[in-house]
Amino acid sequence: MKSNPPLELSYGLATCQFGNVVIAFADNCVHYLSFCIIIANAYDEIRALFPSTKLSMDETKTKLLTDIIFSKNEPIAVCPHGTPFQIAVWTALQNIPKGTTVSYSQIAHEIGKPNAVRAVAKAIGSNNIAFLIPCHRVISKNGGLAGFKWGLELKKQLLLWETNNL
DNA sequence: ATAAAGGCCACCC
DNA sequence: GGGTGGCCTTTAT
Repeated sequence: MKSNPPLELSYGLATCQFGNVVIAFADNCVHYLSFCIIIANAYDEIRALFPSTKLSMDETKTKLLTDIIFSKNEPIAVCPHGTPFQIAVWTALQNIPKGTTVSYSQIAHEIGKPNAVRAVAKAIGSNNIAFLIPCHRVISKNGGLAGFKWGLELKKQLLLWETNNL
């Protein structure tokens, strides 16, 4: 991570229809969102990602945000942290309309680096704001789902849910 | 500094 | 179908 880390963040664990989610946020802006398989490790990644940030737990606000994101399905601001290249890729992802998918090479074109396909894939895989930065909408050009940090089954479910909740 | 590894894709059998 | 090589960035040595 190269951009300036936040001085302090609130964070918490909540449940949604896709399982447990961990969120770190400040001022209604989400800095981190992850699906959580092992509760015991829920906060390890946040700590690793923001080693010098003051973290304070706020389960109430976390539940509120989870509700906004996964139940009300309303837009919410994100503050991604990454290298300029990663930010460019993640920004491009946010322009993918809900309920549609694109290929990795389309994103590469979008950011003006048509040959950086593999680099794009890597940047997408290292996205720290799951769902809000819709890395699940990027699939393989041959029609396959390609990969997903939490398994292809969840990727499929997210896409399905989106097409049914436009 | 250098090497190796990617959530890929186009191209060849 | 399956292998292979190359694109560019990040991460590990």
